[in-house]
Amino acid sequence: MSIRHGILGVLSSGPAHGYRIKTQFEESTGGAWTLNVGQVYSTLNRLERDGLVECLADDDDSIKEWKITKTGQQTLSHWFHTPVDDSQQRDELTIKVLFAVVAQSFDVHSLVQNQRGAAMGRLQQLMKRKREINRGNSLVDILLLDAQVIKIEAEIKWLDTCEARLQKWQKERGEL
Amino acid sequence: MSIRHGILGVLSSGPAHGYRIKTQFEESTGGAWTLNVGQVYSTLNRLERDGLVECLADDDDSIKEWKITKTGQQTLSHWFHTPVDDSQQRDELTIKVLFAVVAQSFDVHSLVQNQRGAAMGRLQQLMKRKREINRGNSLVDILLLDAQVIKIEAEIKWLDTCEARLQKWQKERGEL
DNA sequence: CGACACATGTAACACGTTACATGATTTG
DNA sequence: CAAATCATGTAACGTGTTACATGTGTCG
Repeated sequence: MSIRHGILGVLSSGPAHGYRIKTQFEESTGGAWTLNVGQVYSTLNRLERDGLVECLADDDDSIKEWKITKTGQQTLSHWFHTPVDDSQQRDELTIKVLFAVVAQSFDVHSLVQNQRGAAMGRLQQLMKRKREINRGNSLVDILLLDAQVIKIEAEIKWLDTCEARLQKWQKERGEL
Repeated sequence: MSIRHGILGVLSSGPAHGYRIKTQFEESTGGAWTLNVGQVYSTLNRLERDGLVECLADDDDSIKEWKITKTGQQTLSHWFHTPVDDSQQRDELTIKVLFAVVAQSFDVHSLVQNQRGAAMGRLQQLMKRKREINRGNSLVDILLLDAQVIKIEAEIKWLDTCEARLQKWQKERGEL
């Protein structure tokens, strides 16, 4: 549900054609979200169908410029102003651990430690990249790196909490 | 890509029929992920098509029990052992802020503060629920609450980082 | 009896993803 | 010229989501 908004975001700075939208989109996400070009064209058609963008077609067969409509701008604005609903976000790590807890055929402890190890590895890579940051990096790059680091730190924190909870749980079970 | 694995997770504890899978699935996710029952049946058919589950049909028209296959167990095990790839996860908050930074038609500062306010509100609700936790709560409930709290705290931390970065950025631009 | 939980399924749709086909323009 | 980039699009697929249709069992 975000490619649509992303494209609207790109177009809010002015009309553009499909291929340009693709590159702008990827720049805006610091390369964290790459697009198959074809996806842009499909999505543009859906946006046109919904009246969120319109096509400034000089003639068929030529380069088509797309422009955001008033409705599109309202939609984009609404998206920007609406807080994300975390309760609707499915975080794969959480899901995975929860299911491992319930599906007793697996060792939750080793799963948690496995995920933790991978997270630590990624964290180190990110910290290295962070140390290498210089004036060549855009604001987007920096914010994205911050986001990735903070998210992984949170992952590790949660995994550690899980370990503690699991041990406490087992201990309590053992005492009964 | 996770409903499949979730269903496999449920079935790893033993065969079950569709409706039962649905309730088990929702219990496993602490109610954070509710399913339309129909979805279970569609997904089961896909899993059967891929050889990950098989149907123990006594007779047509009766209650159908589903069982995980050896391949299914391997797939599930592989899922459990594979660390989640954060770089592939699209976090809506991050995307939103990044696009707001690029699409200059919006006040990033107010967006950040808006999101921060909403996050603080949710955090307070969660902390309240956390204080009310008692022995009636399952391990899953507790782990899920932990996850939600830690994630929102990370969100707030990142939003604050954004504020700082944005101010620094503007200041540097102003000095040039 | 009527409402509600249990139980199974189909149809349609939206979105994201990949692969494929096609051509113009630029540049080494 | 050949390769890379620019540029547009279609077709097919996987997954998640909702709405709808249908029927059984149970309990107040």
